[in-house]
Amino acid sequence: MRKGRETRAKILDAAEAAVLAKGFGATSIDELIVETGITKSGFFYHFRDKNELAKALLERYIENDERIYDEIFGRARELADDPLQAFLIGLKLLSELLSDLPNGHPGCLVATMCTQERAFDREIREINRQAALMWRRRFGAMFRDIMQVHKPREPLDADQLADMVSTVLEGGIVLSKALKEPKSLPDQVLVFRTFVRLLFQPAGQP
Amino acid sequence: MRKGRETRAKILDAAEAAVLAKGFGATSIDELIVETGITKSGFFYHFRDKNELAKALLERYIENDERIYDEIFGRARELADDPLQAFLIGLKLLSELLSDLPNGHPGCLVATMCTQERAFDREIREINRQAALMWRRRFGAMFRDIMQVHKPREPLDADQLADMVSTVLEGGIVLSKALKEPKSLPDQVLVFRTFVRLLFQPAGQP
DNA sequence: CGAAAACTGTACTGACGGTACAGGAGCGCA
DNA sequence: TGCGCTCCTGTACCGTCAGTACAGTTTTCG
Repeated sequence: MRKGRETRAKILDAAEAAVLAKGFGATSIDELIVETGITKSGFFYHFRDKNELAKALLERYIENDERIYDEIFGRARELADDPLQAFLIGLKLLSELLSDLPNGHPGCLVATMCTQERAFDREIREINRQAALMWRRRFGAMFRDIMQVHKPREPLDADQLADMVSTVLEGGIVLSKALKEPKSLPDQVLVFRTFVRLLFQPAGQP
Repeated sequence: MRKGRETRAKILDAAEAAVLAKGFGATSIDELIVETGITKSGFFYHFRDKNELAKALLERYIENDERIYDEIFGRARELADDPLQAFLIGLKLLSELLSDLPNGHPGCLVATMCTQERAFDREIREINRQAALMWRRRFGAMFRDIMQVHKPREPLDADQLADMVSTVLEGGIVLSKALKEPKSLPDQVLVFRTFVRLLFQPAGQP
């Protein structure tokens, strides 16, 4: 009864490692069943097709992502009362975490699945959309908190600012991969951090 | 003698349309040869393998991309003497151009090929890197020009600012695709534009 | 013990990328 | 006129991969 979930997890572990190493399309089911020590029939007992594997992988990835954000910005919130300071600390922590990844960010699954090298099904696209909306809600709430205390020097929409966080992260991942410079991603986060600081800094202050 | 290039272009046209519609992996050679009215042998006469097709497609895409940037920021430069104003106008024009795409941005090939759903070869990764470096040089020069006239309110590296342009574009594409909101991309460009304006606006000015 | 869950084994299909190779049409040139 | 080159066609074949079908077996839990 429980062994099923174990095997499923083992497949997902092998899949995650392979997908992050060489991409989803280049990861074959045959290779996963060898790794997992299972048969092909066994694989298809757990996943109807490769799309469902992608779905499970994506859901897992997003869950983990959310957990990391909870941790980082929760910790930041403990370190500062002011929501702006907390957010700035959170971005700093995030940048440091991204710097510490030895080979750079392994790549966002949400991005890989919506830059659609392969044709993924509607369910996956919907999960992707929900993930992006969750990011918007999370960071949008933070910006609204900030705006209740600090007047922005320019009128900007909280949701668009929230989207900017996702944009910088996703774009930074793409750029650092294209450039083969892992440092670009944390650097871009810090540039964005400077922009946010600038936006809510009272006029005339250094 | 010249007919070869014609056929090659026809293949690339068919490939570009198909790839932008459903992704590179989902585009089969068989389908391209039907579209082009050529045989499989004919296809492999022009392209050693699918990787070389990707390469040709990518080179074409980047060339076109550069042309668009030349046009937009060239036009912007005509409209304003001040490099900051010119850059801000350029971003506005870019945002408008992105708004006018009926189905949203079709997706950046550089991004699809470095979020590596499939394993692309080194040559392609190098072309990708060169493209990102060209963007950095282009926008880096603009920011250096701006900095010779305007003092930034915060000390930021011109190259990192230049990378931010690529980041916002690539990230915006990913986000607008994930959200299924084409407007997000031009919106993000405008948010970035506000940040740039803020950065070079003299302290104390509204 | 019995039933359901969790597989194994075998055999097969169709799509796809790719190879090999022989040959032919059309064109420019000496 | 014929040689050679570019630009293909045609045919046959291969390995990999996702996926199907389905019968049978082991494992696990109540």
